[in-house]
Amino acid sequence: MSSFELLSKFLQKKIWDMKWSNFTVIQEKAIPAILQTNNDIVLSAGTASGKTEAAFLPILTGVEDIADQALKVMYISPLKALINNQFERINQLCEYMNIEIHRWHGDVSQSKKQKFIKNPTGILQITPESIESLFINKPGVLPTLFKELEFVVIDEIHSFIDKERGVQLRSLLSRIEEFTKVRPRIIGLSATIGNFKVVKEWINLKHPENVSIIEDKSSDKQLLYSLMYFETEEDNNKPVELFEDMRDLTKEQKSIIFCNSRGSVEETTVFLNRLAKKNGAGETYYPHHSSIDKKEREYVEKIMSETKEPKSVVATSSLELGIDIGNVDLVVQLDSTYTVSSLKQRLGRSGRERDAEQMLQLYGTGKDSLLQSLAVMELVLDKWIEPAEGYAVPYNILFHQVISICAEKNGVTLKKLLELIENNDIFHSLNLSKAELLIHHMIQNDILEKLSGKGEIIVGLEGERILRSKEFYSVFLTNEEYEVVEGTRKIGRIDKTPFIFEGDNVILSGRLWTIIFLDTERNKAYVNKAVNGKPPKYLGDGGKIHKKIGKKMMEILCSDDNFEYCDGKARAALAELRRPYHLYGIDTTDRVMWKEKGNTYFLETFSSTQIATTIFWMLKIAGANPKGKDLLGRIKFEYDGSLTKLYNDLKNFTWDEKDLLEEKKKKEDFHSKYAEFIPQELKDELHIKHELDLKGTIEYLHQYQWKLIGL
DNA sequence: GACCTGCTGCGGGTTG
Repeated sequence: MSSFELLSKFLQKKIWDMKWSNFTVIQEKAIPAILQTNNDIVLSAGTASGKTEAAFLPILTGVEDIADQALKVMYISPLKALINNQFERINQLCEYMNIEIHRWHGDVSQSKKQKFIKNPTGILQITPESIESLFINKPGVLPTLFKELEFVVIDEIHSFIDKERGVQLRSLLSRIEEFTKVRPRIIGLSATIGNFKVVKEWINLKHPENVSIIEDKSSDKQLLYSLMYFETEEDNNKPVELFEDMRDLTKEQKSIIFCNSRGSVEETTVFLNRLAKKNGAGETYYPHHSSIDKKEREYVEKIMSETKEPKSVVATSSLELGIDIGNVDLVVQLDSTYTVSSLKQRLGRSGRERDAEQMLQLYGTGKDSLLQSLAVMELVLDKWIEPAEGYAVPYNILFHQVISICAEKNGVTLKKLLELIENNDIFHSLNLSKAELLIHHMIQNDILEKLSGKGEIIVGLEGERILRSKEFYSVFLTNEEYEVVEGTRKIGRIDKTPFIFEGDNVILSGRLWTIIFLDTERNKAYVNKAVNGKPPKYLGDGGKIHKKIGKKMMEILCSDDNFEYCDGKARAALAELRRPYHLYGIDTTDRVMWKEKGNTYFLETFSSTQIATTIFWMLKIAGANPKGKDLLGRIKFEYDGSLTKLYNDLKNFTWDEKDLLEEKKKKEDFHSKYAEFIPQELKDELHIKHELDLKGTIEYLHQYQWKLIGL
């Protein structure tokens, strides 16, 4: 039977109506996989390959008889905007069937939510945080709500797996299984995903062999790409020629220009609009990032998806996931992304029309950024992608879920609580005695309260304070911000840093403002229009790069490859970078220590961020004085003794992660929303697992030799 | 050198 014939009569009719002449590859494969097996499934294919329909056509066929009587399908999205985008798409498929589709997220009115709760049927589209809110605020309805649930569709599943948010979501799904007649099947959707082992275990820990991965590699479109170099001037300003080139390139093409920071988005937008104005064009470039007011962002998304003009949006990773902005001809990336998967996701935003090519213009504005751009691009061409790793030792999220469970159950014995933790797939691998330690710590600090009598545990007074805040529903950390307003009009937000003052001029939402009054109590910044300004400073985290990117950079430095897609200036800059490596006959298995002057050295680790961090603190304990470390993993340090001895100490010493951590903690803490509430021992373990890599570092030290070169 | 994501209930005012 063909895939088409497997579908219900109503959906066949709908497909005729929509005048589809054929299914995409992923749809052709997904239909029998969903209808003729009971497996969990990951659908992995490029953007615009019709993954949503690939999942929903067979799912709707499977549930249509009973979907008017109970909730059968839950669609989970990382973004509210994606829920709204997909609502129409799924609703359209349901036209001839009696299946209702309900949206549930923070912007949906209480009355709509009440209506759904009274008669929960069909399909529910929801965010992880809103599922959390169901457990906290409506525990009574959960057993009837989820009883008949058969399918859980997780969109952009890669955006969850390695994150705190993924631990929360997986925990909530395990908790839902308590109420369902059968374990619901999980269908994950993603464009970019690596390391299927971890993905399979995340989806189905008990039977990872029952997770089928369905890939369509042919949906990778033909790619046209080039890399240009514009050296940043001494005053640290980006050269005018860079923006002129960008303007030229985007004059006749609809584009997305990706920048790595919100400040850079603002600066680039203003510059490009100034150049466009000089050409007599109207407003052509629109900024898009998380600190621009939501209404303004939605306006930009609307303009971009409706316009036929060559307009461009300048964005951060805010436009990386599938928000609809119509077809785009060209993707521009200003300086390198931190990950290969991010670049891959971004270039997937062009050539959305079938058979159209993807076009990518990379710009490097400094030698380091050029090297990293090349390394990341080469890894895209090698078809490599960062493997999913999961989120290690999630005691912080366990803390959160223990409060949530106690609130949901309104009191639970210690024995039962430990049982729930052990049977929760995402916490299953944690040592149960550590979980018990955490619970006792929570009782001691009034987060939980142990009732006398049956010994039930409920949420304590301090726990109530955390639980009853609107912040509780999400597990990720956010910065404190000022809301920027002009009179009564919201412009956006700037981070609340000590470096911001009344009288400062800032660029926000592509326009210039003077701050006239800072209300530090209400966190509001009142502004007037200005004629000049600088991009605002936002507080960031600092990125992490995978060791494969470091390794690739070293390979590029040691090779002679001229990379056809580089322009002359990029090649000249690359030649300059390579000169010392060629001069000293350095090989890819070497790692160089450049002697700067006297007792000061530069060690180029060219590996992962975690390995560079580990070596940094090893140097400190071994008696050297490390001064600083950059993102390419160059460590500057002072040392008076013999470097051979230092090297051998690092390599042969029996290192203990705890010693390294004690040194590191004197300077840096572990940042996570609930880290401050968990026992020190558990917090240290989290810190070690996420920021250091001792095993990897020892391997690394045995794999590469240090080469000392005195300049 | 960083980016992104999410949430409720209630009091008070405004609009249909």
